[in-house]
This record gives sequence, C-alpha cells and structure tokens, in this order.
Amino acid sequence: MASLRDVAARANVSFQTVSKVLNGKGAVAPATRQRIIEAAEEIGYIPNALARSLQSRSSLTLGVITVDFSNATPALSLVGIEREARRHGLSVILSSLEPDGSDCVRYLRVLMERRVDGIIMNAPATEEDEEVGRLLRAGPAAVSLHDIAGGGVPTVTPESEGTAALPIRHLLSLGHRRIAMVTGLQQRHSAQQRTAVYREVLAGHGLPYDPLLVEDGAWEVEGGYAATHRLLDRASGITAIYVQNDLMAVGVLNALHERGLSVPDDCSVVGCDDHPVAARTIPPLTTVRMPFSDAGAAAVRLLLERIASTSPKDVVLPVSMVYRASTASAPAGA
Amino acid sequence: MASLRDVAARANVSFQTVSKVLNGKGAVAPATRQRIIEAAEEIGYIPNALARSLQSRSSLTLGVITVDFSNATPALSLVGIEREARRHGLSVILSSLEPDGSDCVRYLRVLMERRVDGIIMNAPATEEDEEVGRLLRAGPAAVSLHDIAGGGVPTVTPESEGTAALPIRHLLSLGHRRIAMVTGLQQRHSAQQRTAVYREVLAGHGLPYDPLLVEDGAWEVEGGYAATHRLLDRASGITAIYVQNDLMAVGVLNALHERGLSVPDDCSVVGCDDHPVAARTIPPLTTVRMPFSDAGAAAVRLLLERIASTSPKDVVLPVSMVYRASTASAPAGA
DNA sequence: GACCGTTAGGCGAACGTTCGCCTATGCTGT
DNA sequence: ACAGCATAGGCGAACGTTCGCCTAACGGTC
Repeated sequence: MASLRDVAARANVSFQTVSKVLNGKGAVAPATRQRIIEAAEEIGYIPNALARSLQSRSSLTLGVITVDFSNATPALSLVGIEREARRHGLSVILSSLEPDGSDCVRYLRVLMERRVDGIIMNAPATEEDEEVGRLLRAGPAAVSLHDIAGGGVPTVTPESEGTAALPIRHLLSLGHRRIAMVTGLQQRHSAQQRTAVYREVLAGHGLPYDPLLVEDGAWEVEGGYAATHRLLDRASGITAIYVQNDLMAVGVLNALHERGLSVPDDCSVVGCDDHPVAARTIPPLTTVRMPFSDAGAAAVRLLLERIASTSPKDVVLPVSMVYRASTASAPAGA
Repeated sequence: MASLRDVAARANVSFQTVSKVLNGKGAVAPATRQRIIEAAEEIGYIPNALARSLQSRSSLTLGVITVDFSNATPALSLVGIEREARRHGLSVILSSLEPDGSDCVRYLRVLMERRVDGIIMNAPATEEDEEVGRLLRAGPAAVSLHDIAGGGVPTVTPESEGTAALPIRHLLSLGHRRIAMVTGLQQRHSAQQRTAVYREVLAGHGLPYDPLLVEDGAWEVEGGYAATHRLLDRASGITAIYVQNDLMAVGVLNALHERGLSVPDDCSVVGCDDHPVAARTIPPLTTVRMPFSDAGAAAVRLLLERIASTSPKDVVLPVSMVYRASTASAPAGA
C-alpha cells in the first residue's frame, strides 16, 4: 500500500511537501502541486488514517455500545447515531452487548484502546453497573441514552412523564376505569418510571393501584401475548390495556383476537414507540411516538459539545400521541 | 494518556521491555515483570491500538457498508455480522447508505483509509455499480450479501430458488390457481429472481403469467397495503397472495381486512423473512424463514478465510417454510 | 580459570503521518 | 548593487507501538 514517501519519490519532492499539498496546507507552486496530485493518483495513494490519528491525537471515531438491536427500537437509535455521526465526518465503531450486559466493561476498554473520540451508550442493562459508570466518567467524552450509575454522564432521553401519562389520560378521557398494563422488563428504569406514572395518574383520578392489572411482557411479542392471557384469566372488567411497547402490543392484539374480544369495541389498546408495523396492525394501533432516531442524533450532537468541552446539559425529547383505531370509548356496560 | 514510556519510567526499565511484558513475548524476570505490571496498573495504562495497528499493519477491524437498517432484515444481518466479528476479536466500523446508494464509493474510501482488514457489503442498491465492484476487487478483502457488479467478490446469499418456489408450491398444493404477488423493489436482483421463479413454477403447472397479478410494494408496510388494494381493484378471482417480505405482508393483511376479506378463508397470504411480528399478526403469518443473522455470521467467517487467502467460495444458505394460520385450501367456489 | 550457553533487558529502526522551523531562491524597491 | 522579503520546499522530530538484534551478567562444565 502506497505511502506519502512513494508519492514523493515519484514527484521528486520530499514527502512532507506531499503532505502539505494533499492537506492543502503550506505554500506550494502550482506546477509542483499538479505533479504531486498526478503522482498520487497514478499510484493510487490512499492516506493512512491510523498514522494520521496517531500523530493528530484524534481518531475521528466514536464508539457505540448498544443493547442487541434485533429489535426495531435500539436499531432506530443506532440509525440516528450513525447518520448524524456521518454528517459530521465521524466513523462509528459498533459494539453490541449480550442481554445481561456483562461484557460491557470489556468493550469499553476496546473502545478506549482504539482511542475513540467519544462514546455513546445505549445499553439499559448496564444502567446499574457502577464500574461502567466509573469508566465512562474517567474515559473519553461520553453520552448516554439512559441513566448511568453514579451519574456524571449527560443523557438524552424521551420525556418520561408523558410517555405513560399521555396514553393513560387518553384512556381515562374515553371513560375507561379498569386499565391494565403490560410492562417491559421491570429492572429497567424506563419501565419503572412508566409504571410509577401509571399509578400516579390513576391515583389522581381516584383509582387505586390494582396489581392484578399489571403484567410483565419483557418487551417481546410473545411476552405481550402471554401477559394478556394471564391478565384476562385472573382479572375481570378490563376495558383497556396500556402496553409499554408496540412489539408487545402486537402480541396483545393477537391474544385479544384469540379470545374473541374485539378491539376497540370490547377492549382498547394503546402501544408505545410507533413502530413501523403499528400503522397496519389489525386494528391500526394508537400509540406514543418515541423519538428514537432523533435521540440518537441528539446524542451525537451532545457528544460533540462535550468533546468541545462545553458544559454537559441533559436533553429531554418530547413524545406525542398517534391516534389510530385501537382505542374507543369504554363499552357502556362496563 | 499514558504510554509505554510512562510505564517504563515508573518501573525503571526500557519501554520495549514493558511492551514485551504486556504482550507476554520476550523472557523477563518474574520480579521485573511484576514491577512493570503494577506500574502499568497504577498509572492506568491503556495500550494505543492505533499505534499498534500502524506497526503491525493490521487493524483488527472490519468495515460494513449497509443499506439503511431501520428495517428489521438488514438490522438482523448486521447483528449477525457484529456478533461473529466480536467472537473473533474484530471491531466493526459501520457505514449506512442513503437509499440510492450514491455515497457508497465515498464510504468505501473512508474504510480503506482506516485500513480495515476486510469489508462486508450489504447494500443491494449498489449491486449494479461498476465503480463499487472495481474498488471491492482492488481494495482489501471483501465479501457481499448480494451480487456485486463484475463479480470477483465472494457472496453469502439465501437459496434464491427456494425463497419463491417453496411458498408458491405450498399455495399450489392447497389448490390455489390465481396467485398474486406483491414484490419488493424490482431493481433488486433478489426481487427479480423471486419474480422469475414465481413465473417458472406457475408455468410448470400450466398457469400462464398474468401481469395483472403482480404489484410492487417497495419492501414497505404501506407499499404492501397499497399494492393489495390495487390488485383487488383490477383483478378478480385472487385466492392467494405471495408477498416478498413480511413487512409488506402486514400491510397486505390490513388491506384484506379493510375489504372484508377473511384470511385464510377468502384469501391465503404467504410472507417472507419470518420477521418477529409474523408469529402474531392476525392471523399469524405463514412465511419463509430467511437466515439473515446466519448470513451475517457466515460472511464474517468467509471474510476471515479470504484474509487468510484461501480461495473464495460462495456460500448459499438454506431457507425453510414456517406454516402458520394465514394459508388454507382455496375456497371451493374459485 | 578459560569457555560456552542461557537469560534479562537495552537499543535502534520502522510503521505513515503532521507540524514547526529552517534555508535557498528570486523578486522588489531604492 | 544591496538590503529586505516573500515564496517554495526541505528537514528533523514526534506520535506509540513492535520487532529483531545485541550485550552484559551469570552459572555450569572441562
């Protein structure tokens, strides 16, 4: 692979002069410049970013540590990150984690060895991990899409209050009183927060918390399906279900259909995320639109600010309701 | 950031000796070794992979150029690639393309500048691009998940014959004779092949090709929805639809439902991919399981073989049917 | 006690850049 | 004709590694 020296030899100049020309830095005579550019082209010179980074102490790279992105939502965040990074001329090194997040420390170290300019975390499984928090505070600039143990890392998150409050209020306004909930993994802060808001909003309407109305669906289609059957088996009078993500909601719709319950006539369903399929489920799903891709992009911009060493300021992104056909007034009899 | 020299100073040895210890290479007295290891730990030494790569002429990195992975299928391939790369101690640099693939050449160049050890392509939009083909043949080792213009790049692909033949034969065996098809983007070789196989298999059963039965759904949910309405508007007697991916099939099911047609009683639907939601659509979708994640992993292994300069041999992965509730015998009247 | 083999660790060079400083050349003005 | 000054380009050093070669010291053998 050709180096500056090879180009220089061909153009009869010193290799530093070639560097100047190719970077448009120093003063070089037009004729020489031309000669150098031609020589570079002829031998197919491609600069070595490794050497450049070594010298310049900046790799123009950022590392991303993400939860498994087989699911659409982390994939969307990743898309947002990658796109925004690309816009700023940064490359992205991708590391995905096993579900338990146990290998996070190892991958953080790899990123540090590669001298990434910054790190973006999207691995909620590690949000309680003190060691991860320590490394992120000590290492290169970092930004996270969720909480980090011990804090000190700027975050970009969807407006958590609204994420649960909007759909619950929507259901209340339609006259529903027995509103069930299918949650994501209860270890995750985001699931805990939504559950807390669900309790609060219901309490605000004089409705006591009923644990029989809450089931864990583990963020997965099958989890939502199974959770719904469990809910309907043990609790009566349910006229609406708030599901903490759309993937589970697909399972919920299927379970309700299996039981011969019509959505929304017998039971309303609200999802969360506005997953691409939500628009065409049967019936189309009323859901909360989450700014996943925007959050990824915002994280990159925040990271760039942090690298430029301005003060870290958390970003909270707004969420909004998307009204479709899976919600309706509570049945008269209920 | 600490370097070998800093560790050396603290342990009173030459920096090369530190290198030896940390890489477990040369013979070093146990006492010195211990001293060095402690010194490294005390000052929090982290090796500089950039410098190492520069010297060793190997970056332990592979570049991936992928179509936008908001959709589940390219995301799954990417997951497979990343996981397998990680298993082999390689990092992944991710570049995603705009839909038209026009920026591919630019990103290939970035990867070459970064001296990646290999490149994996998953960007069907570039499969006709001669320049891309040239670069891939001339540059570092490359492997593709689709065709490359001009060939010369080993590929990993699903068994294309079966991808369309299996579902069509399934529908034929159920007695269907007017089988419509919703295709992906017709520019893509994969869509073209499936269309060709569809024609052949039908012809093999004495059924002439009817262009009225074929519509483009552009791989998207909404495309599938709109294509179905167009099909039903202009062609009569359709009792089954083969949809070239599950995402479009979600739209197809929705459109059929809107028209008051029951699946599978009035019309059977077969998808393709075995997308996570396919198990819980209404009704659950009969589909072709595609080995996306496996293909990604296989691509990494093939790339490693290529790097080790064994001969490039294309890999073809088997596909299989998943029978669910969206297909049934053709209605008696048809 | 001279010889040799082994072990521990030093040292120079190279990988491919960028950067700052230095010098040779030629041109201007008086 | 000579100071003064751009302009063009050379050169050394540094970034942080790895690798191979060299040498000093030590212990054992005849």
